Amino acid sequence: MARVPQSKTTGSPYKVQVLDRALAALAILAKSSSDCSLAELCPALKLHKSTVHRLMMVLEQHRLVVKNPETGRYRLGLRLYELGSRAIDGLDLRGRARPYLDRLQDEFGETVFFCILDEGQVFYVEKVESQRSVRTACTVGSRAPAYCTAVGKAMLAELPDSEVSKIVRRWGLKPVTPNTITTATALRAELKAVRARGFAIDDEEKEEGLRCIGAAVRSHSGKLAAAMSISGPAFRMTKERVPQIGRALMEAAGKLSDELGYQPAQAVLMHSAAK
Amino acid sequence: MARVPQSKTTGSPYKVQVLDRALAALAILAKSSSDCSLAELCPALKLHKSTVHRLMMVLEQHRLVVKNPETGRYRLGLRLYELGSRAIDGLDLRGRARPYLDRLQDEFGETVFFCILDEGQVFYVEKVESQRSVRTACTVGSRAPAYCTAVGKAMLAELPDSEVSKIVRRWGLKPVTPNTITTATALRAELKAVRARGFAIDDEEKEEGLRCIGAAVRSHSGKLAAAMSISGPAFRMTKERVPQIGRALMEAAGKLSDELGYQPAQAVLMHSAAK
DNA sequence: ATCACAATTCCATATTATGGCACGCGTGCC
DNA sequence: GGCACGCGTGCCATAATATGGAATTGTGAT
Repeated sequence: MARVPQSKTTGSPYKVQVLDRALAALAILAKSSSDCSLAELCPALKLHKSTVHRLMMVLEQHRLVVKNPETGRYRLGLRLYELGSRAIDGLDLRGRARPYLDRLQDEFGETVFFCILDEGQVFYVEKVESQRSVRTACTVGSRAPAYCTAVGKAMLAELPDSEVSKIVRRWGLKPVTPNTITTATALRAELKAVRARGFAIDDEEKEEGLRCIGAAVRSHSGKLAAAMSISGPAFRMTKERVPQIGRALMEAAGKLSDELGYQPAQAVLMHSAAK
Repeated sequence: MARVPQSKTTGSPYKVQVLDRALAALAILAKSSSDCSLAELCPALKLHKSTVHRLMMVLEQHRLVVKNPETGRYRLGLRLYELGSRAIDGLDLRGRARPYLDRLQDEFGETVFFCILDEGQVFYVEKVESQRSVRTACTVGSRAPAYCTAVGKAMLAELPDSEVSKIVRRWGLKPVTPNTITTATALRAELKAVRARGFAIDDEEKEEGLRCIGAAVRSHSGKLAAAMSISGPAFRMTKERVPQIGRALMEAAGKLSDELGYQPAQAVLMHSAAK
């Protein structure tokens, strides 16, 4: 009977209760590692059984979630993958990048990543794994901070300073290893070095023992499109190998940029002539 | 003012109008190849501007859609990819399959697919593309019928006859090339041959000039888990090569099945002893 | 067999989503 | 230059819709 009124969190002007609640349910299913029962979902959503039940029934009809008929537990459905695939198909990046990534993996035998910058974070779009035993934890579809990854720094280096500051303010610069860059000035200097060098290096800044090299990909508009990286244990990714790998990476990133319609010379001219 | 009452389509007992509408909007964005403007969305959803606008604002807040700030047009957002990735991570299949797929691609130089059976259809989970020029159109996250694909037939062959009949009744057997199997009896015979052979062959049954070989992957419970295939133009995938490729495919599928905990001997025993 | 707990169904109620209307902006046509 | 059209945006009274309490059914353990 008593219907709890919509809590006026007022964070954003637009709210549609059911949608918010349904999507919160999806988020919970995404976070939880295994399936969730109705009883588990309720406290997490702070909603009553029947409400959650109804939501799940509808989500199930749309196949955004599937219910295990044996256990009655809920899990994210394949429809989400279907929609998600369409989302990046639209970006048209992954398919084109794949051959370059494969070739890099082949050449160096280390794990290759392909990412974009989304909401100021690194978003892993594709991964071509090393066959060797030491593997990195990052999975496709997951996120990482920009300031302590090679891909992240490669992409930040393509942005105007004001953008970089905004991202730093939003996400901070938390140290995660002894090598992590933790001040805005140090990051600015690092990005300058990246621009001069043409590629970025993550020297155990995100994970001890892990060294990565990253290069940015530009699109036809000349804007940052994505970045690719090669990651491996520091003992294999020795400092001597860095320039060689960096060169190969820049070449691959450059070729992909070309394929996406990037025209470096013209872009530079336009830049200096603009306004 | 006049609020159109919820049309009693009564297809399914559970309906939540807003959710249905919002998810319909996502489906439309997924179908349309490019971005959609608000004005395009309204007729497709048969809803009024303000309603659609509100829906899109909420979906945008949740990052299921993104609005191009320049054009004001909407497109599916990366959050969907994030959620979708989690959906198959849960299945835990893709990651484990990848090395086998890569190896097959390497060995034969043709495109390798990895699929599951979902709702009686082939659902493409992963693809390792041939470097060669001739490429197949199937994209990850898309669907195909089961009866005219190698992966599909490989998976159908693992199902009890009653299940196969149900799927055939649901989706039909439409001819798409001269070679397509179009009768239930022919399909039953074909599946028997597949079981005897250990792998399935799609001999230009879905696309003229395209020949595929597929093998099923079983999971720890002994049940069908997925299938993998090698696809290529008929002139390269000659009938002479079929046995050799089939053997390699079966070996890969078998190893992956092992990794997933499948125990063939025991399964056979259990099967003959069951009930 | 009995209990406890979870999932499911039903229903009156008032909260919430609705769409009509109006505003502002950019674009192209007269 | 002015005018009109199309599109996105915002507000608001209204009633249709989602809500959660209560009751029922299902399931598994003691």
